[in-house]
Amino acid sequence: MSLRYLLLGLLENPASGYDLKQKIDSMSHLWAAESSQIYGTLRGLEQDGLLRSKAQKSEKGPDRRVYSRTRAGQSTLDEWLDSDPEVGQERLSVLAQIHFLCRARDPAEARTFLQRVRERFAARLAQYEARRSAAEHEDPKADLLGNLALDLGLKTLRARVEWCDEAIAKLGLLTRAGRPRRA
Amino acid sequence: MSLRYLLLGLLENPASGYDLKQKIDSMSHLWAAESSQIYGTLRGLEQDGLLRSKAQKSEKGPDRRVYSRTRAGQSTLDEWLDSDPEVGQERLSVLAQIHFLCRARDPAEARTFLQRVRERFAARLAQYEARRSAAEHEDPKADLLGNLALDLGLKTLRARVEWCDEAIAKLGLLTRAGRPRRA
DNA sequence: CTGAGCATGTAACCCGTTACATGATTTC
DNA sequence: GAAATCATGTAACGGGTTACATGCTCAG
Repeated sequence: MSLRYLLLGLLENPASGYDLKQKIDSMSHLWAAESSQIYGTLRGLEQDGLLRSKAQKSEKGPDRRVYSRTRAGQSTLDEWLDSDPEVGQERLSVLAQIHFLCRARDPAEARTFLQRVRERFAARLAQYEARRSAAEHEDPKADLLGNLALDLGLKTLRARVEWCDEAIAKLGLLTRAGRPRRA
Repeated sequence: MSLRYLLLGLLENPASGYDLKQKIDSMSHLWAAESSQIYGTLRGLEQDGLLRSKAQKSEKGPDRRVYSRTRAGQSTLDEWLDSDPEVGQERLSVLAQIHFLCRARDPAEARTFLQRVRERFAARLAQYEARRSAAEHEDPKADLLGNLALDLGLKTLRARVEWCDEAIAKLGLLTRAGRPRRA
C-alpha cells in the first residue's frame, strides 16, 4: 500500500503534483492525501528512478513540475499489481471506547456512545446512497472503480449500522437487567 | 486511535508493560502492539504525568516496572471516553489495485485478483465463525467486548465477501463483452 | 487592492513496525 | 549448558498529519 503505488498508478499520463492532488481529492471516499505528502513522495519516487520530471511553464501561477513514469516505474507498478492483495487489520478504537465505558463506567453510557457512533455511520451511509442514486443514470462501466468503491462503502456501512443497532439492543438489556450504575 | 488511550484504559489495576502486552495479545483480533511500542508509550505517558511507576522485584527474571494511573491519567481517559467517536477513513489499497489492473491491463486480471481478495476475506471470516461457535456456549455477558468485536468482524467480513462476489460477476460481464485485452 | 486559485514546498511531529540488544531465572 | 520465559529496552525507518511559508496570476 502507501501512496507511492497510487501515484505510480495514476501517472498513466504525465501530471504534476497539483494535478494528482486534484485527482485524489476527487476520489475522496477512496483515499486521502495532503499536498505535502504528495510532493514529498513524488520526489522520493524520482530519486528512486521510478519517475522522471521536467519543469514546465504554466499560464497561471508558477512553473509546474510534471512527472512521468520511467520504465523502472512501470515495472514496479506491474510487480505491485501482480503481488498479493493487502488485506490489513483495522483497529477500530471505537471498540476500545465501548469496552472501557462499559467496564469502568456505566453500560448506559456505552449505549449512548454507540448511538453517536451509529449516527456517524448512518450519515456517511446517507452520503453514499445519495451518490449512488446520482450515479444511477450513468453508464455503470464509465467509472468502474468509483462504482465498486461505492458498492463496498455501502455494504460496509450498512453492516456497521446494523451492528450498532444490535449492539445497542444488547446493551439495553444489560442496563435494564439492573447492573450497578457507576462501578 | 493510538495506543495511549488503550493502555490508559487497560490500567484499571497496576500492571507492567509485559502484563499489558499479554493482555493486548489476548485480544488479538481487536488490537496489536509490539513490546517496543508499549514500553515507549508507557514512558511517554509517565512523562506527561498520566501514569506513575515504581520498580518491583519479580521472582522470575529482572525487576518489573509497574504502572498505575494518576488522577491526571484518569481524567484524560474520561475525556477520551466522553469525546466523539473516531470513525476514520479506511484506505483499501485493494481498490486501487483493481482499478489499475482494469485500466492499464485486462479486466480479466482484475477478476482473478479479486478472487484472491475474496479468498483472504473468506479465510478470515472462517476464523471468526469458528471463534463464534466456540464461544457459543459461554455466557454472552462474560466477554462483552469480545463478542461485540466478533459480531462486528463477522458482519464486516460477510459484507466484503459478498461485495467480492458481486464485483467478480460484474467484471465477468465486462470481460465477456469483448472489451479489448491489454489497453 | 484583495482574495481566490495555482503551484510547490519545509519542519516538526505522531503512530507504528522491524530488527536487535540485554540479562535474569527456570526447566530439561 | 541450551532453550524457554520473564522483562525492558534502543535505533532506524515508514507512512502520514499539521501547520506554515512562498510566490505567481487573474477576476472583481
